[in-house]
Amino acid sequence: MSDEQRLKFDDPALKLWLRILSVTKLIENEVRGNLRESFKTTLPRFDVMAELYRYHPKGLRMGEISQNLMVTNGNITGIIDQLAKEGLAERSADPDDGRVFVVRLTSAGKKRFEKMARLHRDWIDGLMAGLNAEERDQLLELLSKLRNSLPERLDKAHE
Amino acid sequence: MSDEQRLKFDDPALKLWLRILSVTKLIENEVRGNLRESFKTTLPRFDVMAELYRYHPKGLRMGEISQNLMVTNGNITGIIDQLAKEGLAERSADPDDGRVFVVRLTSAGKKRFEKMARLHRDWIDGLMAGLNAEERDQLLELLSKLRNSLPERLDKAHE
DNA sequence: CTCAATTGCTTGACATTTAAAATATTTAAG
DNA sequence: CTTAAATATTTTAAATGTCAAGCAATTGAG
Repeated sequence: MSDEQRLKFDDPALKLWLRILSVTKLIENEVRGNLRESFKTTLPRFDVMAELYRYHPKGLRMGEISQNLMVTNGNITGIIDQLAKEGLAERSADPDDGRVFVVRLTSAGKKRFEKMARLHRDWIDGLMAGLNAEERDQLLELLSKLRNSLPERLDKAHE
Repeated sequence: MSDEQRLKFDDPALKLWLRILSVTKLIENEVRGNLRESFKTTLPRFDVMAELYRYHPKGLRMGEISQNLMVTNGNITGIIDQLAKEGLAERSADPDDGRVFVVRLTSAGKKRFEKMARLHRDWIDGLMAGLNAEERDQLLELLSKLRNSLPERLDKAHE
């Protein structure tokens, strides 16, 4: 009983998960601050624009965006509303399916994103510079293995 | 020009960062759903309780909680308000410094957390089961190296 | 065809989060 | 002592997020 009484935090899997979380938060917060200072924009908006940029000019359905970014549907509705109001993205009806909206960046949106993306890439390069190429590859490999081992059900995006 | 014109996403550091993010989100969403289904609670509440549990019985200041969890101050105020209302945590004034509140789990809070933590640990064990012990250690090692290489300024928590 | 089930998206209620301003207390310089 | 600066927390406003319910369009079993 006395060993079960006091919960420990030294389960190796748990420790690994907490380490993943802390690295993620540290970098995420840094990027969030940089986006705000350099471009007066937010991380979620940047993420959506990146997703749209990657798939322009074909565009993406609302549902594809939320699936790929792993957030809920209603969330994306609001962010696209904003981007649309700012003239950075636009919805267009799908001629084959009346329920679907296809979202694309406007040319202003593309131009804006390209400006942000170059700096963003530099930030990430800088933050990852503590690992050499081999370590980076190893880390990527291990994370890929972990991701691919997760229950299929979790991974609706896939890539 | 033609190579710069069309932005690429294949920068190795960027690819690694996106992989870290996707693994994090997949696991986080799974845990969030499990907490809701099994305990009708939320991930942020669980995180705060875990942090408090780890440091009971000494308790933590509001600011220590937000620093350790890497979220903003105002955020924690609301969550502690909730936990206090539910009788799971309590604030007490610091006799030496009138600005400070020290927060502790109540015994009900401790008991509740222990119940959740065991299941939570099992979920994480399950989600990490795709890696063997050696891979897990390697991954932890690489993430630690990455975290320690990040600018000091980012890491106010430290552990 | 017909209609129940499914799908894609939006809406609404509410919780979380950040960022910045406000409040209260302590510290420290003079 | 006085008072400006620093610190700890809360409050506020705006954005983001989940979840569930709702609506409209499509699908598919009969």
